[in-house]
Amino acid sequence: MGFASSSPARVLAMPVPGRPKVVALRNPRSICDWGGVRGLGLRDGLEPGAMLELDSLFGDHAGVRKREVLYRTNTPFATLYAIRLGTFKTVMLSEDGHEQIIGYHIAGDILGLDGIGYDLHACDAVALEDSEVYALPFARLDDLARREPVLRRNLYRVVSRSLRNGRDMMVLLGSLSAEERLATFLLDIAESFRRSGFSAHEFMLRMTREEIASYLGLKLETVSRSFSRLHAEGLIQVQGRAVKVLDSPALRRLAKHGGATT
Amino acid sequence: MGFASSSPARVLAMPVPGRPKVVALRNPRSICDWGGVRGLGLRDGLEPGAMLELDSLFGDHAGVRKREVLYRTNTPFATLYAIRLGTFKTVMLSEDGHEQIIGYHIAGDILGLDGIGYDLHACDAVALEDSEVYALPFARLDDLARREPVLRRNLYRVVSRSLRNGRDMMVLLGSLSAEERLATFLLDIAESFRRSGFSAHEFMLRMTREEIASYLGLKLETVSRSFSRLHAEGLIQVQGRAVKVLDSPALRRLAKHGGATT
DNA sequence: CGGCATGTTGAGTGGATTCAAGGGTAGTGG
DNA sequence: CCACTACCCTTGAATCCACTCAACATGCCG
Repeated sequence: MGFASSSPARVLAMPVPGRPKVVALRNPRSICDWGGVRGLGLRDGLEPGAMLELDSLFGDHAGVRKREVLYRTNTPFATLYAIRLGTFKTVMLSEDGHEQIIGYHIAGDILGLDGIGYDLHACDAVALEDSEVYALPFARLDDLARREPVLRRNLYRVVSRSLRNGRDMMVLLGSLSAEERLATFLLDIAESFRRSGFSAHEFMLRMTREEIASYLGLKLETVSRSFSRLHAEGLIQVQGRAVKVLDSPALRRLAKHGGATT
Repeated sequence: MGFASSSPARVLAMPVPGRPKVVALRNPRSICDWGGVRGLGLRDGLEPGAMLELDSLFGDHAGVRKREVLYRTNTPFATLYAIRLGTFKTVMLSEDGHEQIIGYHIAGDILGLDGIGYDLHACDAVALEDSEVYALPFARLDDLARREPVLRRNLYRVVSRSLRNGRDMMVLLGSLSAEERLATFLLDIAESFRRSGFSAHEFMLRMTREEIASYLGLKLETVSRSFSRLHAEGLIQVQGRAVKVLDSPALRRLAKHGGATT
């Protein structure tokens, strides 16, 4: 699956939105330079010794090319994956072939949690762009967590956050209009870019309209129309996957579902 | 004030609209008579010694009357709750006061998981009928799990199942029609009754139409209409909250579209 | 350049919602 | 016991939002 392995300083083509360019990988000896923050939560507050030990579990990292599958439903679960770079979607397929995207994941996120406690993965994880992940052997992580209360707590947090995420999505899917869903989605994306040190006001989407639609429980035409409407209303500026946020307070009001509408 | 308590331990029930009534609790000396199975999963495969120790954590149980709140959003998290008897709903409130039911829980389920790793609960848990729960001090459970790999794995399973549940709901909310959602819901209920040793073909719902609607991301009138249509189609028989399943294969076919339900 | 995936927009349909009315049921108090 | 009341449930009619079908535009890559 992976096209690169732990060998240091491998170079790979990262088609960054807009300009096709080649980016050299930084030397992976340290993971302290993570852009993402969320999965990094595992390291928060650890004693130097424990942190070193945890970092050793992150030792290997592998590249996953756009559209490649990191893991598949009903394949054996043994490791979690921490996204070092890039973005992933997680997908569930129903028996009639219809697929629904149930998660959108960025650098710093931990993938594979639903496999914990069972031996099989419960969804597919697919790279939306050329990405890199660390494999985290769960047995070893579990063992370390057993000895390190702080790590254990951090692990609980990761899980808890994932649970809360699902709930937020349930509320979104259960009670928001198309426009409200899109506004919420855009704010989420913006926030994740901000956390990664990029602009929260101007960014490139990594998903197609259809993928966004699937994630938000809509059809692709509806997503397209919602983009257009938000544009017409002056809240954002859109051209294809390039998005500029013009009025984030108004977006926030829309997403909150409380402010203006109703 | 709760309506009963097995020991000087603190009672968790809170004052809420309702009539003051007292219900006698059975002797709590053994928890082996649990009807539910899901939360019981914690005990699966444990060595006798560990099982005894785990059971000692379950020592106290308390009654929670219909409509009473077990815990509330943003109140301190310290314990999980295992439902011994009865049913609960978990509810999220958005800022505009709109509330959405995000979970429906029966005997054997574990409540409060989303508080793990944080200090506050992330939703409300409310009894749908007079119920009884065990309080599981999380710190002690965590400590025991640290020493008992089997318990730890069981705990992971409970969490994992909760994660999967949320995903199934996302698929339901994101891609099923009203009738399909209701069919899925009814099959879930039937299955949980079956597991508890009751009839899976004839049962009483514990939720109002409005609560079902909230859970399924619909309006109460739509739920009512869907009930009527399923009735007219000969798949079920409904009168108020009394439901009789007449053609479960057809129900299953309807629900299959989403692939929900374990 | 042509081919294919992706994105936008229009017109018409349909399923779920809103608004509204009326019947049923359970719990309360006379 | 019955009437009363509050809540719950059902059903009808009209509306609206998202969906379907369809045509066309754009962009990317071989």
